[in-house]
Amino acid sequence: MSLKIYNSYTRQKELFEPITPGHVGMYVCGPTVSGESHLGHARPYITFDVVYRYLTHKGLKVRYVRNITDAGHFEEEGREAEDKVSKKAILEKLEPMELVQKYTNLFHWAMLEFNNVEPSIEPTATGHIVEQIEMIKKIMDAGYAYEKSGSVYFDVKKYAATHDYGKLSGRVIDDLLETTRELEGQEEKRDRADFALWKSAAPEHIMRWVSPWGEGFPGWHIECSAMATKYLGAEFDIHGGGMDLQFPHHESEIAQSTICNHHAPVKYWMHNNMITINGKKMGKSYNNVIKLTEMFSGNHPLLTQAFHPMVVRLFILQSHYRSPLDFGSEALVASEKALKRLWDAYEVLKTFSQAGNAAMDSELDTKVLKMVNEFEEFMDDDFSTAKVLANMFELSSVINSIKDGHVKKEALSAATLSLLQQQFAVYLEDIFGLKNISSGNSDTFKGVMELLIDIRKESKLKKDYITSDKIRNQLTALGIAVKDEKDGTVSWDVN
RNA sequence: GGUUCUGUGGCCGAGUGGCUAGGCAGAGCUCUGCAAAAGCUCGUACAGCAGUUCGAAUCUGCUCGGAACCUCCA
Repeated sequence: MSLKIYNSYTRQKELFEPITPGHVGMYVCGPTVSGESHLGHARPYITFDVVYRYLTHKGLKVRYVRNITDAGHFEEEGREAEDKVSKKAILEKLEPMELVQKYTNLFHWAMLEFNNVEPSIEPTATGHIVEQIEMIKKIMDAGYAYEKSGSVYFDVKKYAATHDYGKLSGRVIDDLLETTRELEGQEEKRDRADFALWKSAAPEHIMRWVSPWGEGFPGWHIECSAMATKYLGAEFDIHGGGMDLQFPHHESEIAQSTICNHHAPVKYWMHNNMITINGKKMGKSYNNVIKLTEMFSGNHPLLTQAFHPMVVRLFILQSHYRSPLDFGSEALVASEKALKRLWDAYEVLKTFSQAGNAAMDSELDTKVLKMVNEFEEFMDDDFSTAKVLANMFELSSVINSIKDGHVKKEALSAATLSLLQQQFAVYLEDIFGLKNISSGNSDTFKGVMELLIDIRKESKLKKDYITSDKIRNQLTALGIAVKDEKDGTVSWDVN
């Protein structure tokens, strides 16, 4: 295993060594299902889907846990406690759980569209209230939390005295304690930096549970700690999420779990960067979100057209997950064409039969071999999907050259060709999770197309170009491209 | 204000000391009845200034942009 992962906690690439050989525990922060997912949300789920697929490809047995946050949290700390879920439920005249169900379903639909593998376990916050209460009790027993008016707060100052609070997010504890910002409702806390583990519910709160401290609901960060501990243990391998969750969410998770389990919870922290629009992070508060439903339908002022989920997937994989990625219709269009190019070459590659044993063009053979072997090398280097794709595009040129006869198939050795075919399929489909997006794959449709192409071929032989062009032009108008190949065959595809 | 990150050709993006990814768009050529597709070739980019070095997009400093977090947030 020579996989290197950039660990946000240590700020460097580290050799990945599973805690339990052969097994990997991975936790990824899932969606808050009080609203629709947008393009920005797609990034972590696609990124970590590829991480999951790659680890599995490496022969590791991965337990992938991704939560559903279906219990409302605060709109803003210290302010009038507004349960996000219950608030919107009233506006939309829906039961809270009805709303949660609706957006959960929509989320699952989007994940399916993206061809994301389902997590091993997808626990809900509301389904783990008991575990969360138990965890809070342990933290209180350890002396790192205190109760005030039915709410429970984590004592950050005390924790920071003996632990490195702020290491993950690069925060300085003294700065946190001296925030000048004035917020209401802070008086319950002993210190500004303290965060809620349990919050007492105001009478208007619909979502509420009985606890040792009265009726209320869990704090912002405890659910992930509780569920990760339950399903992955006191220490697990990978915790993923967006960079914006580093503080306070993940920092607090570390503190809670460390006190409760007497061990730092995570070995490798992974954070994906943001998707931006005109350089600004896509987010509710910026009012610049493009929902996934809008993305797929093209129904948004910033979109020039609809974009297939696979196009979005490729778009995301063409950059490194730790770099910001700027959205633009033009960039998506480029990805759409790139996907077609890649897939066309892949289809051609699949049709190649074995050539001679020895490579006629050893230089090319070596080059191809190198590029194919780099797939793994690049992925092992902190999941450099963009570099693997770059190689695939270069290989596409080679494949097309062979198809067009510019390069003889015998240029490559049988072993190289076979490896190329195999690895292309593995990386494109199994690891990157990409799929063909052209429609018209039914047998009936193919039969009709064969008939038309046959008729056209006959008219061409008779030099009846009026008929042959009529067929091609009308098919083109229908969005079906007909291409006369070098070898006399005719290919077509639907866009 | 504090902390951290970042600035690459028309657009999106790899790239961390020498070997100038890749995709899209653009130009030319080849193939073709024409077309489409494909192949080949081309533009020769690294915010600015100064420094380190035989050599910097890549390291250091400064200047100017931009961003994230510090409050729910992927």
